[in-house]
Amino acid sequence: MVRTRFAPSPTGYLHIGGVRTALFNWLFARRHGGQFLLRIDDTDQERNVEAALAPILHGFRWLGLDWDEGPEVGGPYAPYYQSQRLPAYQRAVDKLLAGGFAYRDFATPEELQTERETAQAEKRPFLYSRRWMAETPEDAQRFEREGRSGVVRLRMPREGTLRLKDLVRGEVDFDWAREQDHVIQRADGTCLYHLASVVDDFDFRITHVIRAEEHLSNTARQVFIAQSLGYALPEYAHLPYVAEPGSKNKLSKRKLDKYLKNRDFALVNEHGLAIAQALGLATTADTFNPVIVDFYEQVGYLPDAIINYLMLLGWSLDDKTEFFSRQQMIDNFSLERVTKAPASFDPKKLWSFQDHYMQQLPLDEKVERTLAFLVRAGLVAEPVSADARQKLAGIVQAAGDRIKVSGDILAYADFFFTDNFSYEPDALDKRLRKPGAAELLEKFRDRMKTVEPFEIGPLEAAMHEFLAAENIKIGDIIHALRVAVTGKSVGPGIYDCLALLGRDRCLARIDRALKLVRS
RNA sequence: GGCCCCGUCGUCUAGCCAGGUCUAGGACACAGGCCUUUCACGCCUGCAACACGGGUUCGAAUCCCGUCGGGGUCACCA
Repeated sequence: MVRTRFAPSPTGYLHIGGVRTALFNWLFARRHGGQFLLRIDDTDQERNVEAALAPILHGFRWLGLDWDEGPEVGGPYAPYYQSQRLPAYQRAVDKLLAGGFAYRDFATPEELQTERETAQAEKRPFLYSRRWMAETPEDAQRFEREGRSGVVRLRMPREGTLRLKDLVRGEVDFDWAREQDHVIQRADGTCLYHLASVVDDFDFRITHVIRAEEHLSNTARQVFIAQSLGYALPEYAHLPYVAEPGSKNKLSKRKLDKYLKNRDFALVNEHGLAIAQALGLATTADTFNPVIVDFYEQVGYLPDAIINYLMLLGWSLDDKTEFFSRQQMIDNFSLERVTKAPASFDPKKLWSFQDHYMQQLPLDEKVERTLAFLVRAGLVAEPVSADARQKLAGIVQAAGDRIKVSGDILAYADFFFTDNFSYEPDALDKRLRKPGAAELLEKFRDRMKTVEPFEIGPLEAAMHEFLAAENIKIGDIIHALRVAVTGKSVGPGIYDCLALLGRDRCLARIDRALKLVRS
């Protein structure tokens, strides 16, 4: 039985790199008919774990990465919060102490620092001297009388090597003498990550530890803990980390400023920001940017697009398959085909997956998704009538592939929902204040009065008649017409716009524009 | 700096383990064109990589050695 886990710390947001790691865990578990669980690494957190966790769980749900055990769903080994498992850790610490695999240590941070600096000055690797190690309870009491407080350290082997099989990297060797006597329990009794993680993985029956490469160098000490406790070792697989756009550095949300200098990243960011603004969302660069999953949900990306893109960051099936349904992902995933080199996050490529999935989306679903954005933006009031839905379907269809994310409806179709739209900067000058443009537009306005029915075909026919009669080319009028009616220089086909708007609104809008340029 | 990992187009990658079919394939991006006098889609074309140097071999992107480069990690963080 395969059991994998992802262990987020409650930080308040879901990082795109973390999702990639979680996805591989999820895929591996599903591929082998096993379980995927979520464990909360909150040994370090003080309060508000629930609040900081909510967005993360929400993100997983949104992406369709369901967990079999963990917060909110429980499970046979609950609780899955490290902060609630202290007794288990304490038992492990006691056992380690009793077995001589750990010791109580009373060095002060200053003393440790001095040793460290000395080692550095002598250009030799630092290894704690164990000078303040308490070998007996009497030692401990003596140290305590001196006013020292004790922590528990691992008593690491100081010779030999550990050879480990990593499912992604093959055989990896660790030199025991390079390993520090890591602290596993603080003076206040709280335990540290490595201890907690190993105990949890064992207690939760984790069979495969699939995590990012930065944990590779942690593995030896974790193996030491596990073996000292008599645990059978899980399989390990260390994934290459997700790197910054256009670089090999690890992606981090702290370096947003830098990423914004990347053209593609900036483009995707600005596009999302514009939608957020149209929605009246209060955003800060810290919580709303393309490194964070919530960004994509707010803007109206499709979970399938994100998942598909992420799966291909460091994994491939062959030299051509790009698109995978969830089932195909599950059927084909394997750790053997994970790449060893880091893969940089390319927002434009994600965008292209989004484009693809959006095009595949059935019309009615597209309508539902865009409708939600129109409601949020206050352009459509709830409840939404069947009639309004019908109309929106026409608009969505006319907008077609221009709608890349659901939020794009606000950019391409706001003028359908309000007559009081504003004109794109310079558009009036460029298209309507041109010599003769207003006159031609007015003439066509008159012609529009008699188009019957007021639909795409007849409108187009009327236009062509008009062009012939006036002896002009379509470019001489169409731009002015578009700007007058929609306020924009780009958008759906002009006849679609006219027909969808209806005769009265078109005539009124042309009047409004004409009045503006003539005043 | 020590230790470890990695190195194919700008980016994601196929090929490497089992050397020849690789004048290195696909995708994204980019450039040009067609379509459409908008934008988008679509279609066509183009640009573009085996980090370098030695070996082994009839033959190396593929095997070996070295160099260089990039990154990760060295906590009483997770």
